Amino acid sequence: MPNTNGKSFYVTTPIFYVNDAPHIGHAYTEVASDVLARWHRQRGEQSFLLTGTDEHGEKILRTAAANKTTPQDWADKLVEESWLPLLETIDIDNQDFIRTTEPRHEQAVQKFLQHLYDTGFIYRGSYEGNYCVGCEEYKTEADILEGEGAFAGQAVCAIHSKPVEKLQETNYFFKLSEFEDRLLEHFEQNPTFIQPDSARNEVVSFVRRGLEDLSISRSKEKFDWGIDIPWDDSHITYVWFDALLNYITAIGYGDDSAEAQAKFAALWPASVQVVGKDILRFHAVIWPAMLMAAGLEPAKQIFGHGWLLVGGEKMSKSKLTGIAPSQITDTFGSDAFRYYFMKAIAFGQDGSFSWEDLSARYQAELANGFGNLASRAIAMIHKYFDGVLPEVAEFTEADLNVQKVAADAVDNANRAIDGVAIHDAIAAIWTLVDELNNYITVQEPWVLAKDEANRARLGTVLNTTAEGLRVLATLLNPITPKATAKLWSALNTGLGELSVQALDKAANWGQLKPGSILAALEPLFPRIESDPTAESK
RNA sequence: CGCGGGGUGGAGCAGUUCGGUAGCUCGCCGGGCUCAUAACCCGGAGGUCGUAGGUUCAAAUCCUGCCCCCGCAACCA
Repeated sequence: MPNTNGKSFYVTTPIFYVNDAPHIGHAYTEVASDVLARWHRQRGEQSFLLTGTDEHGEKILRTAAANKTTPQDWADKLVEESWLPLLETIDIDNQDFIRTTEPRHEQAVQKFLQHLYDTGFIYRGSYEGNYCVGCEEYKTEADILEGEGAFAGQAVCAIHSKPVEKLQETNYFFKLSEFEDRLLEHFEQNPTFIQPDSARNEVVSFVRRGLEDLSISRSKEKFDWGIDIPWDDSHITYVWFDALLNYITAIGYGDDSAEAQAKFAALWPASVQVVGKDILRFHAVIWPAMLMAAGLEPAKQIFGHGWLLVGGEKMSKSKLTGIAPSQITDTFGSDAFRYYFMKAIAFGQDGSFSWEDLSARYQAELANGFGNLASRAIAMIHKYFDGVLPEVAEFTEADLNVQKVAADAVDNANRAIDGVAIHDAIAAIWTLVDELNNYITVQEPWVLAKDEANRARLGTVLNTTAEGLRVLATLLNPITPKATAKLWSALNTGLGELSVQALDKAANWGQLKPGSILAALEPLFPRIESDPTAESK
């Protein structure tokens, strides 16, 4: 592992429910996590991105049966045909991919369960509760209202306004209720544990309303596609309990080997766990409580991002607004996909997707802004210096300003990433794109080229521009890795792999060697002639 | 009174924590330039910041009422 500074950065995505059809929402979460992981890695940290699939549960058992196969074969097929290809489509550089049906996971989950059972955090209980059929879950008192009209006098679900049923189950329970105070204290002492603030507020008020113990097992009489409860083979684990544990089973929890122990010690607690806001409660309440019960630290941060809206509404299959990532990447490429969703949407907030906006930003920002900048700059070095990087004669104020803009861009982008504000990081980087375009226009190298007396000045201008491109390639590598690879290759820096160019030192000027020969640059973001907007409708 | 998010120039969004010139991208209009992917640069038009009140020397920003949109209940990051 080259160029590490000893720090570690562990980021997780939610694991995909294997039965789902991949859409841009899944891809959005993945890209955001991947950008964070790549960024930290390029800053010299031991950066680890985990993703994977959640493969247990009744629904999967049923779909497998409907497809006349076993749940394991069904899951295998979906992982091969849907989920691994998704990661390819959007260029995810994950360090591991965990499946909840893998032995390493199942064994560790059983260890975890046994540990909590032995320490008294899991008990066998008979639970009688108010079950709402619509919600498919038990409701707390706070979620129940007195019925009106036809249901007057009965307890009804606050969401469905229909009567809840008194149901009784004999199951194993996790003592979630014991963690109410500890969780609130944890939220209090770690103000950025749940981000953004809107997500944090929601969770805090939820916990304040009171927590009840969580049923974590299901009788095998109902279905058996899950992990066996180690001390009672008539029950399997509740899917969520099983699924949440992937974040630690993947990095060595439950494995006694020295290697696994070291890995776990290095990576846990996770730096940030990125989740969609629908599953925030599981990650910000149940999950930390589970870890506390086991004597482990919660992750440093749970980040709940917003929804992608299509036509002003949350996209959905039923409204036919679900979009497959490949629909976008087939036309625009994976870099554009990554750039667009990271730049156009404030990370943490809901954001609108439209083909018009995607197309406009691709053209204006990627093709005309960045792509064309690289193209015009490198073309001039070829045209006026036969591709040989010229020397710097003397810096003028304008040249120094470019350096300052670059330095500020590096600082601001790094700060933004530390705050998980990916959109701000890109905006900071883009100030350099704009500055370089402006610089070229003002310096008019094509005018300088007409007079041999200006040869030295021309060289300085083009050298400065090339250095600017070098900084851009470095900064944008975590976001648009394919385009930056092309640019890096054209710059022919002799500085080694782009991925090991230190992000925090990117603005150190003069890293390119005058006299080196630049290669031709293929268009980074070619203009798109066909109109995908029309086809998609 | 179920919970939560939101209403800012034509479109999409920032800004609201810590009141004090309303900012960004696209689009539109005019000008400049020609190195470049018909790209680049400069200037301009366009907003009573949902609404009605309140606090204040001063409110998009704080307080209160109201209206509207969206999500959580069926796939679903």
